[in-house]
Amino acid sequence: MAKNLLIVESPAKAKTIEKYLGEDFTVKSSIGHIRDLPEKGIGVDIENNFRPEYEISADKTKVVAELKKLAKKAETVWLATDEDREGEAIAWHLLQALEIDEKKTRRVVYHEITKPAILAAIAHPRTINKALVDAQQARRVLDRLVGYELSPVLWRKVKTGLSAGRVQSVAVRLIVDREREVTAFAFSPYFRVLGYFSAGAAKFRAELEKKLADETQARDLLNKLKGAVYTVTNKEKKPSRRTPSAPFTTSTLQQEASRKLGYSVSQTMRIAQSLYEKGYITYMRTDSVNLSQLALDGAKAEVLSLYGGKYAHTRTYKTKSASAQEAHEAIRPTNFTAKEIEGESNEKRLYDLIWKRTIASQMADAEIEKTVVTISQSASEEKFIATGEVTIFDGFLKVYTESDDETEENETEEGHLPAMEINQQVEANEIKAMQKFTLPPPRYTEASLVKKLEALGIGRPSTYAPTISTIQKRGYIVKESREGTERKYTVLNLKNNEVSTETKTEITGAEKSKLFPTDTGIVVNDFLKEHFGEIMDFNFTAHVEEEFDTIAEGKRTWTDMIAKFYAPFHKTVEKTSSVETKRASGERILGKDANGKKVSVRLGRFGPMVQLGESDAEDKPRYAKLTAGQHMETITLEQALDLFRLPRTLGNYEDKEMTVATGRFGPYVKHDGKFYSLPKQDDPYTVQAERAIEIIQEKQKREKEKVIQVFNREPEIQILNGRYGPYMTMNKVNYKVPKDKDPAKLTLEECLSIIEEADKSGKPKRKAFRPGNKKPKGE
DNA sequence: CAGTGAGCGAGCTTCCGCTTGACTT
Repeated sequence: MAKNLLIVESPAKAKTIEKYLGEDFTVKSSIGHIRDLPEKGIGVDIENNFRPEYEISADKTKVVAELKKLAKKAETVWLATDEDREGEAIAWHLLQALEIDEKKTRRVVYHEITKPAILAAIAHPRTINKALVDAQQARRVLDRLVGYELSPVLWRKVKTGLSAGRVQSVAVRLIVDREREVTAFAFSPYFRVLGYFSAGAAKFRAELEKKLADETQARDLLNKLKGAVYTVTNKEKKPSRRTPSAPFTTSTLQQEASRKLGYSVSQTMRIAQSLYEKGYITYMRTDSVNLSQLALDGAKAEVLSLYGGKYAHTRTYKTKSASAQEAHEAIRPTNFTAKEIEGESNEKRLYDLIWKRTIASQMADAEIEKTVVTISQSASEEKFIATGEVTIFDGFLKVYTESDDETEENETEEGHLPAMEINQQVEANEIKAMQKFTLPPPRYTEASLVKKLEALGIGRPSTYAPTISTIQKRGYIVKESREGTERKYTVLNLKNNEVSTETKTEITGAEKSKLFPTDTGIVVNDFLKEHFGEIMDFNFTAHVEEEFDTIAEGKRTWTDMIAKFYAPFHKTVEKTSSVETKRASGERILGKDANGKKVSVRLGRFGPMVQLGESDAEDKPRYAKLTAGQHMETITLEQALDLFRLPRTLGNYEDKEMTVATGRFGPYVKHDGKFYSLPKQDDPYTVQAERAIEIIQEKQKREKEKVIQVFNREPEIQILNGRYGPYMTMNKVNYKVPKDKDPAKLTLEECLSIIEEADKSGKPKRKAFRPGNKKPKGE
């Protein structure tokens, strides 16, 4: 039995550290927090100075029991959790939950998992920093009070099951605000003028310095330029440098993996977790850009051996984020000589990105020479500018270029310019004036939302991905692609002394995998903003973080801070949930129908709906759901009235009535209690009985082909043809048909024994396949 | 999975941050 027990947070970390320490050490992990407030109830004794009612988390009872046993036997227990607010709290909870004598515990900290760092930590133990723990308790209790008092207000005043919190509600607000900016955006047109020139045999492009306001101005200029003479009047060479980006943090890794590899935030984290567990990279949840000395040396050696001394440049980076707690290193390869790794292609690609980014961060600047040539013309004062860029020394660009969120409108590709001298005349082959439109701010992607949250100091590396999935699960936002609309634009062209006009069309407003608010998200956001402005303020987290810091410095008692926050907050909660506050439904009156009945749209118990007529009127109002693609803020009176044209009755088929309507999954025909989706080309408002019968018959034919075998004696069991081949189903649970059996010839007895075997194996059954849970193959 | 939109009024829902686990006809 080892004399020493050292406890860290992550099992993978425990394995690594165990190798660094000798036989005298057993290294175990707590697997994160072990105690927390209870899930049910507020869990804070408000009357009793906000005393938290901690309990061992349900999924940690086993770990705690094991650690307790080991701690009892050990001579010394080393609490080696992270050196940040949460890590300090975990150490403190361990001390209490394991019931160890404080005298035989030591608190140790390190910022990197390297042998020298671990040994140095062991050599310099300290005690638990209670002030830091208190700052964590303040954070925890504040989040609980806000989340668990605000959410019930939403259940009463908006819709049951909703949630609100310090982080998620602001994340939703960002998306709602942005959506409104985009929809309110007024596109203003302007003209951009491009000249296509020749200098001797070489061709190049230059742009008019000034943008023109309208078509008249553009036409005037082009007419004036007929027969103009173009002369080079200035030429400047500007040397410039480019510096590599810092190594990855969680947030920057998520952004780059999204831009370069198209991964979602959670996908990136899943892959990174796997790379970390296999020992290929350092810890993936970090806000630090710091590299250990070991890493700096390793990267340098690799740059030297691959590219030579000219390319090596050791750099250290400082974090820009004020909220950073820097308990870990940046995300980097553990071994720089491994340029490639074994694994799935996703893993290889993400590793490659991490390797390149880290190596590039330790390489020389790129040296670039920019050339700017000014071309004047004889017809007016307006000048054309041509820019060229030549790389003198590629430096880190040999390995890595960071990509950019704003990739659109980068039409001025900068390249090599031909050699030109001042006073040289150049020839214009063509001058084009193209109509352009100003752009609204871009909608958020998952990754750009993370970037924004980090900049505001909201959320932590471990919560970015879960936060995004929470606000999706609550139905506040959706990630989707939307088709754009066509827009006409004008191009004027001056060629061979003639100006021609052309009208072209382009697609505008198309979005791919962007975040949009739902109607629920908008109503909840507006409600919270109206009543809880303080919490919805983008600076709320920053303010409370400042207070947590003063608690951590020992200058303030955590319960005082909470008390001061809670009193007015709770008062607002009471007032807002009382009967005096009206339910929030986001109701809009759209107008009146032909009979003068009121038409309105609002958020009902089951989602967005339109209402025709009033509830206190003689005849009851009619209701209809909004269909996919319709939104409460943008639906028109005409669109709303259209919704009441459904359901339509189409007549009978086999003595049963057919009706057509639109549901959650689009238009459908209903017949004899069954639903038949309308194909895209059919319009629910005009489709006729004949066509509906066709649709019903087609589906019935497909259903028939799906069935391989049924048994008269046991109608619950069916052998069916599915997406993944033949399978068996009983009482909505599915079973595999053994590969060596012919599904068409299985007997009922064989089926029953297969089902019995499968049930005995004890694996939990799923009623349906859940996508997104696929286990990576190859293991 | 394609209804419902209010009164009956049980019992439920919810936060953020630390960590990994699971398992598919």
